Amino acid sequence: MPADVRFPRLEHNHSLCIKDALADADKVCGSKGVRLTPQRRAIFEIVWSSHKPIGAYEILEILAKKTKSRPAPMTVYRALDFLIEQCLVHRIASLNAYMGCSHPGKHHSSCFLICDNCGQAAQIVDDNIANIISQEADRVDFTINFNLVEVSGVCSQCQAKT
Amino acid sequence: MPADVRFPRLEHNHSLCIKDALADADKVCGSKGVRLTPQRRAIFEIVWSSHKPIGAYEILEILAKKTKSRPAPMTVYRALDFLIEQCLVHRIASLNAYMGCSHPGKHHSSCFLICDNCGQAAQIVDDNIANIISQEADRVDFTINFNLVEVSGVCSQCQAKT
DNA sequence: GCGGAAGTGTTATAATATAACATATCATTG
DNA sequence: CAATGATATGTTATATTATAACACTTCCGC
Repeated sequence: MPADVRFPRLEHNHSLCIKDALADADKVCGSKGVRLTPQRRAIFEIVWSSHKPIGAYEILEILAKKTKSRPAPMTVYRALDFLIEQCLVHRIASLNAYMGCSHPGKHHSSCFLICDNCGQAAQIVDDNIANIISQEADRVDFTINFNLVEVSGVCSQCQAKT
Repeated sequence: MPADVRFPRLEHNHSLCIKDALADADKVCGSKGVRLTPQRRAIFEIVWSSHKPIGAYEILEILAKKTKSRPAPMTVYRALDFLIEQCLVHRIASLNAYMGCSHPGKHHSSCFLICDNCGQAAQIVDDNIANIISQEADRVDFTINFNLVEVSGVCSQCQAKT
């Protein structure tokens, strides 16, 4: 299986990404029988406003500007918890930030490539990494619950610029 | 190369771990010409007081008890920064915590197995994982700076207990 | 001993995240 | 359709983790 990697070009038509993500989210939530409320949807859309992981308080700021009201941080964290639960959003632990999932709705072990230069991140969904980790864990009889793989570096576009 | 994994038995003689770690740290700092000051040494020793990743403010509490004075958080973070710089300590991003490095002084790409039950963590130093990640990154022409691999699950000892 | 670098002390504050409890809305069933 | 329990949201307060900025001290080579 070839790795499925999506590192967006800087100049791509991002409105399509947002549109697709929203459509996917509606579908996933519909099929799971959970509610993508307007608030959750709004926060999901903000997370998808770029391919850069975004902090909870940044989301809050954007929300405040859009709605002329300032929800409490809890509001954002609750929505994020929901979205993560539904595998629509991932938390990037090394940045304390959140980004949309490129393969929504499926629990998967994934790996993130995070560009130190442009801030964009790409999700790799590929079993190879998980398989190797699984092998290593087997050697010490460790039962895996969850893999976190985050790689920082420089993406090809940013390399080309130097 | 076989993976070098160290998952400590709960009942092992931990004073030896501490002793070895301190000896290693002295050696590493000596050879690098950097100073393992008493304060840094004390904090390093606290980090090594168990095989569980420990938070900065937990370190601070222990330090306060030991020394009858209460240093500012900065003190702890500065020592940790130094120790991480020298590869004597690792930061576990998924826990916002710190643990001693089992292969001190060498920059290496490593993987941590973190037991959700007992809280202990083990460091795997093996090139296989790094190699696979490197391959995946190559496919999208991504230049790796640093790999973060943290795996949560249940260690063999804790499984045996259920 | 002098001077610069490295280390430490101190105060304040930033940034991230959760607890606890009240209120509102929804969805089902009696 | 109203009662009811579950889900979602609002609100206030606070916990937890981490850094900024500046003063002072100690170390070490010259």
